[in-house]
Amino acid sequence: MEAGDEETEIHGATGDDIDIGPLGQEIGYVLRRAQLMIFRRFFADFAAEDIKPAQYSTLMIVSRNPGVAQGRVAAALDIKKTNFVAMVSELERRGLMLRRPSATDRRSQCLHLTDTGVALVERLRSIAARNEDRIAAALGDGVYDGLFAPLRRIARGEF
Amino acid sequence: MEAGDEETEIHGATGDDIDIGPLGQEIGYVLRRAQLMIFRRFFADFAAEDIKPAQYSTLMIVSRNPGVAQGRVAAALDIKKTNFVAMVSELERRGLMLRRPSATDRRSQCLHLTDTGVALVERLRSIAARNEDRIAAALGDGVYDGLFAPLRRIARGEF
DNA sequence: TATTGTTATACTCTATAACTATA
DNA sequence: TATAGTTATAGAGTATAACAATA
Repeated sequence: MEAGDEETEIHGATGDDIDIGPLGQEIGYVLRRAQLMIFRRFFADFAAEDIKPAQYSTLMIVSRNPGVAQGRVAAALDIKKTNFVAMVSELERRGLMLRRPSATDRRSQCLHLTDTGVALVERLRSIAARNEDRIAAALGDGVYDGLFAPLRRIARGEF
Repeated sequence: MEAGDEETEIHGATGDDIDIGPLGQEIGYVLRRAQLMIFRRFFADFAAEDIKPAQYSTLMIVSRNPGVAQGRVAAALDIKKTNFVAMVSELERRGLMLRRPSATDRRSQCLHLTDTGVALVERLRSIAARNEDRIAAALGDGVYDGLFAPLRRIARGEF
């Protein structure tokens, strides 16, 4: 039984489809695969605007919280402040956002959208809304709506 | 209106919590945050065995498909074959898995678990099962079960 | 002393091109 | 000519340490 030359025993599993076994019943695996697909679509949908998911989230948050401190946005998105610096600088370089020193705490940088940034956010929001509608239609409204509560609980670590 | 010295207009959004706006209603954002939290827990739970998610998935698939070709596992996990080489080599170096040239196609490397690998997979499976039970209990069985079908559809890009 | 933003740096993950040995 | 595995390499994403200015 040591090694043997029996081909059938040696290579096995030659079918076209692989059995992923218990993986398919594990929420982590399924969640990961779903998230990768969503991101893949995201890149395609936002390619025309040259915007990546993290940039999109940043723009959205600054849009809803004009003048918010840089570090608070980073914290809300769970991005390390040290990694967030380059991303704000890039958005600033592209003329979408700008830093302004806080009047009350001169260590803080307050973030604001430029007019160009505001216009871009409008376009992004409309693309995103169309995507949500498409997904909701594909899954059925009830199923789609039902995903949010459990996913938020998981995101909060309530398990 | 150019710049202005009005503090209230300049810094804005000073509350403790940030308004993430429509982001919280977007499946991509919520899915991403949930997936990050699951991975965070995964690292903690599997730290004792020094196993990362991709390694876990690889071991599980080889466990269920002994002798499967290396490239087919990479494809099943959506990992580029070029990046998969190092990960198989590492598992082989750790004595968990081994490559054997296929008897029918000498280009192919067939993957097998070692006895150590089989024993590890047993321990990992038991940890994973406990995690699933914990999440199911936290969300409620009905809610937990209901997540899989829509997430699989999203993962397949059916939207 | 502690905090905000910053730089420098390293490590992982992911992506592309080019090679080899087989088929 | 195409495929399986490999190497080398470059680019993102993410992590820590240390610093300046300010609180």
